[in-house]
Amino acid sequence: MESEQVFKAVADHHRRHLLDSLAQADGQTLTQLCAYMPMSRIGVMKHLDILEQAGLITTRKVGRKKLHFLNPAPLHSVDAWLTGYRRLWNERMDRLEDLINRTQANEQPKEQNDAET
Amino acid sequence: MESEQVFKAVADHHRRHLLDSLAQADGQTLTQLCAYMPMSRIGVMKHLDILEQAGLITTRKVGRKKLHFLNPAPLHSVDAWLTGYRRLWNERMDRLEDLINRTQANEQPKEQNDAET
DNA sequence: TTGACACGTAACCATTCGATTACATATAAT
DNA sequence: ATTATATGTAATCGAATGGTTACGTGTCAA
Repeated sequence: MESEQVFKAVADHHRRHLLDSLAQADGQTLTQLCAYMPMSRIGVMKHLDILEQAGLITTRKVGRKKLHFLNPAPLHSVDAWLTGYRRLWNERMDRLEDLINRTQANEQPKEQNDAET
Repeated sequence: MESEQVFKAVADHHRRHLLDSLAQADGQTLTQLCAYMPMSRIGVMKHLDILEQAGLITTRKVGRKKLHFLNPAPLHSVDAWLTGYRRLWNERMDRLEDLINRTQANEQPKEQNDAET
């Protein structure tokens, strides 16, 4: 499970949505997961395949049903990469705060855009 | 700057490498950044365009040079998404630890594979 | 055993991606 | 003024992505 696969798997909002759905209710079947997705069953299957390749889900076949289980562990590699940047954007936020404070000390500020959510 | 763009921008290891390079030395020119990249200058330009579209870098033209600056702020949206999963994988790690402890209490463990780094 | 249900496989198609070569433009240096 | 440097634009190309339809297989229920 290369971390590159994890990044790519998570880059698609449909796949993130699938993970979110499993985080909410683990062990869902394919058809259950399809309910959340604006595409054909085959489309969902392909996305699930990619998630499984990345190690983000595991599956178990029970009768004619295929159950899907979330495995968040590989997300750790994404988190690890981000770690180096958390410090950076905190520094910038601090500097921005300083700037705001200094600006407020002198004049009336108009409006301050925050980072997007 | 949609968060989807940020996820996609960061999904490519070349682009992550560019960001890492800027994190180490901010304000590099295109040709400087090319040194790190196993592709043509145009290839690098395109990657930088994608990063700029995602808001992850800003640029300033100085004479014939174009300087590139890291803006880690949009990474916050990735971090925010991950937050929900950090709890999950900690829970699993805890359970794994429990399992290991219980196993060690009974028998001699052979080898324990950790999550990949 | 027949049919409905859940999933799998194959073939296909349009679009995007990742990279290239070739050429153009703007600025710095001599 | 000429040349070298730094970047920009356009056209092209193969491969990967993201989705589809059509058909096949296995399992449960009546």
